Amino acid sequence: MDEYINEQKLSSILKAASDPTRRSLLTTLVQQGPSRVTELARHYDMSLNSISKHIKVLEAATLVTRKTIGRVHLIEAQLEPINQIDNWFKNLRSIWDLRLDDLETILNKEICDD
Amino acid sequence: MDEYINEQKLSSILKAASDPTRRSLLTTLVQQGPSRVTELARHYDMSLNSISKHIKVLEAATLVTRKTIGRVHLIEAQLEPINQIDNWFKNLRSIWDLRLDDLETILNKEICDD
DNA sequence: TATATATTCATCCATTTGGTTGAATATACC
DNA sequence: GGTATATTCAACCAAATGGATGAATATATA
Repeated sequence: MDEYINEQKLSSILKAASDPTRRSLLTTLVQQGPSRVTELARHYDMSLNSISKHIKVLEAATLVTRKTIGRVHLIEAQLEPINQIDNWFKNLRSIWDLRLDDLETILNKEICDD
Repeated sequence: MDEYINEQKLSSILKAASDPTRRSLLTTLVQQGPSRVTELARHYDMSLNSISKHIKVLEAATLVTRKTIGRVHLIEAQLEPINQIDNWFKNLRSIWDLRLDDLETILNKEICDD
């Protein structure tokens, strides 16, 4: 189930995904599996702290989780939340199809009434 | 085809969709078909100008198009661009599956080497 | 215990964002 | 031509965003 769309969560997922650095982080995580913050930051021409902030945005949107082992923080990608975007889109599309069906019904009726 | 992902366009689509008012506008447009700016604004506790600005963001992201007839601007939803989000997600998922396959191969190899 | 490493927290700064209001533009109508 | 309607443009404002730097915290290691 879980078809219900939580608007706030959807907003946070979409906004988190709308930044190219964060999408790139997700890709790296998916390619390499759980990774440390420092290791992730290595790929970017950007301060460690900026990457740390981006990771927190992804974390708030539940697109990554964090496992802290000693001083090391292991960041892991979570893809299921992205399904919420898909649900939203499917919902939009079904509304669209519904309207087109209605239009067709109206048109058929007019033809019959002739 | 059109499988290639344009990062900038994807960013603009995701960011445009990340605002609840704009998602709501899209839903209304999909439900009611092409609508005038004033008509759209009527549903919101917000100035006409704000809605006009939101529509411009959606337009820049190609999520709506505009047909100007006299002084009236007809706004129409365009859903295909949202497929780019789906492409991005599918791409992520395939990278994910690829890594899991590699892991499995490695594990099998270790078992055979025993 | 002292030192190095991994990471976040706190500030600061420029830019973007989402909203406002008032003026401008373009078209329709009497 | 004069007036009403539909919409954008321009300016402004507060808050959020994406970046930087320096200090703080927590853990590992010699």
